[in-house]
Amino acid sequence: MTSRRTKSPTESVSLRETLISAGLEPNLADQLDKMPHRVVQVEPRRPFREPGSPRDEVMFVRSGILSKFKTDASGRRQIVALRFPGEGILPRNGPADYGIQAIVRSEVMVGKAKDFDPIVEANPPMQRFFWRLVQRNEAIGYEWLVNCGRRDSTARVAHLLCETAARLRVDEGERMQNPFTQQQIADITGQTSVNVNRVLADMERQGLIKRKGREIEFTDWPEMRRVASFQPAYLTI
Amino acid sequence: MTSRRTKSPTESVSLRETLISAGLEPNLADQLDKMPHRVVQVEPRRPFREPGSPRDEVMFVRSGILSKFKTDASGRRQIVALRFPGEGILPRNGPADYGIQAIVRSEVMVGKAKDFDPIVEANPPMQRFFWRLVQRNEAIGYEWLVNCGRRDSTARVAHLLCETAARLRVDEGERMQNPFTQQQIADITGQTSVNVNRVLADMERQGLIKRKGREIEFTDWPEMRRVASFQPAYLTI
DNA sequence: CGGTTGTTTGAACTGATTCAATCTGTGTGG
DNA sequence: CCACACAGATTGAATCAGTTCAAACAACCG
Repeated sequence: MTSRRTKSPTESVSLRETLISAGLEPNLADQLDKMPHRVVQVEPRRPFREPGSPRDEVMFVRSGILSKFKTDASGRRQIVALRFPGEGILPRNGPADYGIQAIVRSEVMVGKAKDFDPIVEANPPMQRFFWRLVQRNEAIGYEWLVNCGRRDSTARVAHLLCETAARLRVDEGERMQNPFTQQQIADITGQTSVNVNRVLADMERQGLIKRKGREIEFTDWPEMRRVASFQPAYLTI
Repeated sequence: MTSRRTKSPTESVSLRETLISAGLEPNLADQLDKMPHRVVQVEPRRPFREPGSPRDEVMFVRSGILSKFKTDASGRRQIVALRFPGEGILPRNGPADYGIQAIVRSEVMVGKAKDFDPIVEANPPMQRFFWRLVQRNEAIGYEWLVNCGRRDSTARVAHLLCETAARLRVDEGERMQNPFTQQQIADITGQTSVNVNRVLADMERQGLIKRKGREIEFTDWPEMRRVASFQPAYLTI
């Protein structure tokens, strides 16, 4: 599996650490860490939460990547959001119309809304923290809409790769263990896996990336950013 | 202008009324109504808030429609969210990467974040209200992603029209004053105005709608919903 | 009336999908 | 160690949806 590589996205750290590195103050992170919860191993591309199921849970990703997805009437899947380590999925009233699946094998902390909500409600700084996270997710969603609506297929894939590198905190020029199958890239960027394949091959031909299996090396990061028109400001609230 | 028709989307009601009809309890609506604010007339397609400007304001739409938009590197515009009467745009820390423009002439209540934030922070029921609104906006954003990523151009336009009718509370079979220019529909659905024109003409030819100027009549609502694969559940949290 | 904004139409072109087949890598059981 | 199964990646050919460019037309307004 992909879970035992150095610097892999699926490397496991404590929730406390991941939350702190997401910007939460240590004493608040402790409170969440002490909340009753269990840690679940989620296998990729297996149903984890179905669309329409109730969402009286909080989830935080400890390692790996979760995706929220919806399915069109014709059965075509669209991934509408990703959650990287330290990020979470907050509870909502009533069922959610999206399902949840893992992109790669993931460790997820799952707690109950009734344990989570009071902690947040009693705690203005924590409210502000989650408020910021929600705004960041909103900004990412808007950027994805621009991606799907206005960029050509190469730029869409390039943008996803840039965003992923940024969210995984891969340093410029460093190699990245690409967590996505080509089908998943297609499901995120609104294309077919066939075309994603061609786009990736093109990008390699043009010297933007090198590929070894799933591993991707950005051989021309500035050009990559340009092709993707990637402005990472939206990721840092 | 379009602002003096009966049952027009731009019909003006008090903010208190619009918030109450959006689900806020009357006493809470009063508090927001009494907050220091000014009411601004916003002309369509004129710059109102530029991308990158600070967002230390709350806005509530009293009449008309506001849009959030982003612009791609190549200058193509994508509208990423709409705000109908009773809906609002909440303040955020730091600048927003989206701009704001009106779709039609709109009346907007504008208040300061420093007046708004304390009211909400001191008021758990109001927190919950805004939390629900944010979740609804999130759900709409996800639906838009499915729209742009997975549906063909006809379904995209049809879905937008269905959603708009629902958010304007137009009754089934009733006529709707379509608030959008074809260019705006293109900016929302990620197409060109040329293609939107053809799609609308097609839909009329197929007997889904009738058009008189900007007015649209849904002559076959069930079929329209089917074509759009429109499931309005996501609009009602 | 002239200026502006929005709609409509045509023709040529391009990018992406679809369908189908093949290839590759990895893990599993005999 | 080999045979097999399976998931994912790759390629080709035909087709089609949507864009682009350009031009004409309509409505409205000061």
